[in-house]
Amino acid sequence: MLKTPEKFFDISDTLNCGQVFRYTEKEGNYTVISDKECAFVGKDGIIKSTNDEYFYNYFDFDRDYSAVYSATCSFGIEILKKAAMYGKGVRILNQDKTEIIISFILSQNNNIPRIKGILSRMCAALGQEREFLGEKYYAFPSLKKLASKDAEFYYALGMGYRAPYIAQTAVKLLDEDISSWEKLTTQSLKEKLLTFKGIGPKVADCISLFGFGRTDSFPVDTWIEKIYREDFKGELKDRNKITDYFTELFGENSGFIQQYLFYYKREKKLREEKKCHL
DNA sequence: TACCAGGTCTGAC
DNA sequence: GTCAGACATGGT
Repeated sequence: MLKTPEKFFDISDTLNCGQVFRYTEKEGNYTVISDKECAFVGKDGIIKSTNDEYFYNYFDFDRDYSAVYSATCSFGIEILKKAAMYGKGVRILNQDKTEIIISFILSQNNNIPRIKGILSRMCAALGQEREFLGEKYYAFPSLKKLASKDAEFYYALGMGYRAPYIAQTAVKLLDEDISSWEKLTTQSLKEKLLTFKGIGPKVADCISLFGFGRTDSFPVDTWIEKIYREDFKGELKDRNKITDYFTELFGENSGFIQQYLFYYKREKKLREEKKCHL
């Protein structure tokens, strides 16, 4: 049994900030699935799981997030303070590498609710059925299983034009020793990832950050681009250059700050939309 | 209805 | 090297 830290951890912030897609919420309790493992995070702060050691690492419990938080505020940039304050319960999860690669290929030009649906259907179709606390769940499919299906199969799961990317990537990954990529520098890792069809600069940065713990990565998507223009008054158009601008500014804290900013900007819009409907 | 979503690929200059 | 257009699908 694990217990959630009292400070700088909020399960809702951490799961809803867009880094992870396989979780459900019910009355303030969360169920998270990662690779073959499953965890139940109760609103009382108790974590029951199939593998405590796995989830201790998964939730990044060893890291001092007060240092991350103060480093973020120390830049003296107003929106950083607001974003860090708003998302101070966010942690960067240490997720399964294969799962992250597949998930973020699906994320391109797509929205989060739909990505969740596709992954959920894919795991139900190909993942091993397991059980935890009397509820069944599906493990993330093995590479071998993923590689055994063709684009048409993935098309039928609703992946759209990304279907062939998934089929090809699974086959190509079978020939690779993904865990050995840990030795690569962040730059070489990114170059390696860019050789896969369907992985561009933004998805490569997400994979580096969420799958390989490279916190010197700063993915630039539509939301971050908005922040860059509106809040940093930036004029660059090339997303690669915007990434360079932020990583040079934030260094090893780039990934954390990116999540604070993304979560803050996106949630702000969602909240405003909700208000309109009331 | 039209536009947007954690973009990338392709082909034309 | 840069840039426009295409791309599946579901939500608003």
